[in-house]
Amino acid sequence: MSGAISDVAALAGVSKATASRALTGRGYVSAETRERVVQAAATIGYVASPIAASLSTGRTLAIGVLTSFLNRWYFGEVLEGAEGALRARGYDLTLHHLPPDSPERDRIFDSYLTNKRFDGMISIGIEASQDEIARLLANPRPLVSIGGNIRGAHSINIDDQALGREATEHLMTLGHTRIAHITGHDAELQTDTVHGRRLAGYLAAMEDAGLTSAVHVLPAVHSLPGGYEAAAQLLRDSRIRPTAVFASTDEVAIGIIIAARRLGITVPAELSVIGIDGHSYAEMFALTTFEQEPRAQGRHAVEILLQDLEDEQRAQAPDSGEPGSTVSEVRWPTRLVIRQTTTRPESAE
Amino acid sequence: MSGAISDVAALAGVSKATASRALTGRGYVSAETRERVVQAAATIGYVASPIAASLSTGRTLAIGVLTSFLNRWYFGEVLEGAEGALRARGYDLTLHHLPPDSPERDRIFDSYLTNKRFDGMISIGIEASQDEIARLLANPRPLVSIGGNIRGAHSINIDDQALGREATEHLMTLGHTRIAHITGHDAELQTDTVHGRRLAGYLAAMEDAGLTSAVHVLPAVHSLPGGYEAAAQLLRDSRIRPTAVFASTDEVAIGIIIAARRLGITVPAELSVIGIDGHSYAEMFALTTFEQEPRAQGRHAVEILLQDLEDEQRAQAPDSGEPGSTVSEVRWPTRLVIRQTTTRPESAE
DNA sequence: ATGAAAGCGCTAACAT
DNA sequence: ATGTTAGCGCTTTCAT
Repeated sequence: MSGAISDVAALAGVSKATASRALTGRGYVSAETRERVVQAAATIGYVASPIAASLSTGRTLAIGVLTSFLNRWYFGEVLEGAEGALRARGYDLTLHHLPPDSPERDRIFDSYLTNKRFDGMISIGIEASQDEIARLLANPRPLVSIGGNIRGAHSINIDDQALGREATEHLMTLGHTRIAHITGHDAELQTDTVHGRRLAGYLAAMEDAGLTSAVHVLPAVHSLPGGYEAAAQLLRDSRIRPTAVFASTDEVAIGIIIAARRLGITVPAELSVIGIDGHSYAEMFALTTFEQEPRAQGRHAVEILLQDLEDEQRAQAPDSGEPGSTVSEVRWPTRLVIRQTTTRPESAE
Repeated sequence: MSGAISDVAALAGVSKATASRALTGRGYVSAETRERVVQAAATIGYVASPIAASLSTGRTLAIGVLTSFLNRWYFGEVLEGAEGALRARGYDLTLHHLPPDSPERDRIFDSYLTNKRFDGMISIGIEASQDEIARLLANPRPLVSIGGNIRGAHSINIDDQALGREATEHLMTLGHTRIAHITGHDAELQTDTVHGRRLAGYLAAMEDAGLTSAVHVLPAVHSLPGGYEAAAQLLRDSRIRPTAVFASTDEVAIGIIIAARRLGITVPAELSVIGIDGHSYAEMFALTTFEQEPRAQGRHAVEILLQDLEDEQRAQAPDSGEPGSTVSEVRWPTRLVIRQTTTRPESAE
């Protein structure tokens, strides 16, 4: 089976060019000829070589995805959404894991960005250094950033600071004053990160409420065990024990709940910032969460990216004259989802 | 910057052929010439086009990865291991999400397997139909299957049936007799699947111990909420409540623990079959688990695959004459890791 | 050790 | 509407 397009052309009694036109749909071919070519292709089981096509057209029909985590729910869901949308549009997805503080980040950046096997890229939760951002933007291919700190490219972000404030104020509404916040490492130092902004929202809310002295921030590794450990530390001393916790990550929030249960502590009013769509882990634990549909975010990133690619192509066309190099900045909506069991502080009961 | 190899050649004052030899390391080039070429390349910031190279050599330096889940720990860890190993060897990884019962599985199989943009593939947890397996094996490119039901290709598998037996017998050793098993959906019907084999091990152990009448099997969705729901159902009625549970999946096992705690039930002797390496979620919950290092499995699959590719290339060489088309079947070691808090049944205390 | 030339499989002007 | 021709950028015989 298989064979090259010249075989198809020969069998159909046409030229390579006509065969190509018939098969790709670009250019004029009589219906009758097309039919003959398609038949011929089917007969010998012809499948076009995307590599040869790429070399000729310059388009790869592949999108690179950079993600900071492969083993966390949120990132997995976003990836799943992007994968499905890309496949539906006929694109391949090339995966690149780019964890924070990876010693090889530099090499990855170099090898990936210079490798010309992609038409565009999507970054998921990448917090990049100034240098890295510059290199990403210097790349001629379009980029859509989901939830990172990259400006100047297409982006999908949520308002993390508003979220932090809303979360904190929600707990205040329930009567809490001793509200702790579990954040990421170094969030205090790095202001332009997801966790830095959430922290800022928390701090602003606490200050506005005159609760500055009750501020209690603890860094944690973003994982279930990380949350568990942080919570164990946080809840150890009953005298300074908070009555509510606002955690920056789902995994951490769940770790906290489990730690609390294990320590025999009445479950405090919990709050995680990230909601998982589909089957919501957070929901199961009766956490109050922010719904933000990661899968849909992944899909939407694909739409933006492919739209940009189309626009670019159109810009090549003779008639159009617009540069169209504007960048879309999507503020993804979030919704505070309040579960039944969110509790009030004991003193307020 | 950029430019083609002809530019490099011109700048270095050599032919394209020599430039290629100097840059790729294949063929004789004087050290001095090589140096000149490398300098020239650096000067104009030359980066080779992998696409052109692929068209010429037939090798893509890309590996396709088929995975059944993107949002579960085990699969994410395997993927992470494979990704790192592939990158280290200079390969790209093309990701394909192939969930069970996906309506588009057929299309995916077709479009992916005929797309010639990969040198080999790795499947993670793919339970394929006979037809699908036939199509996978018909593909000339090598395949390494991790934890699925694919025979006839390189494979890495654990002894799921032995695991099921070992798990069940461990609980018996602790004195349990009312041991329930939470499995996947339809595991009873499909014998040649991971969960089917684990179920078989459980059933065999129960039978051997004369506990056939105590057999209690419940299907669940493989997720935290799935385990939670199954457990809620399982533990509802205290008269038929098991004293121990053997769950087929980490997520499910953790869901069970949480359900048990929430229902105010003394935590039964828990057992999950899959251990996560690195930070073990299961460990945190004091589950008894099977350690099986998913990351290392992913890395190992890459080694096997690239080894096969090398062998194939060597087989092309004039001297060698071996077919070398044997298939490696790795039985990955597992280790039962018993946590402190695994408990004995109440009656035995 | 190096160069000349052919070719991987396709697409896209351009010509008819 | 179809065919001719010239590449896309690289690798690789085959000569020298």
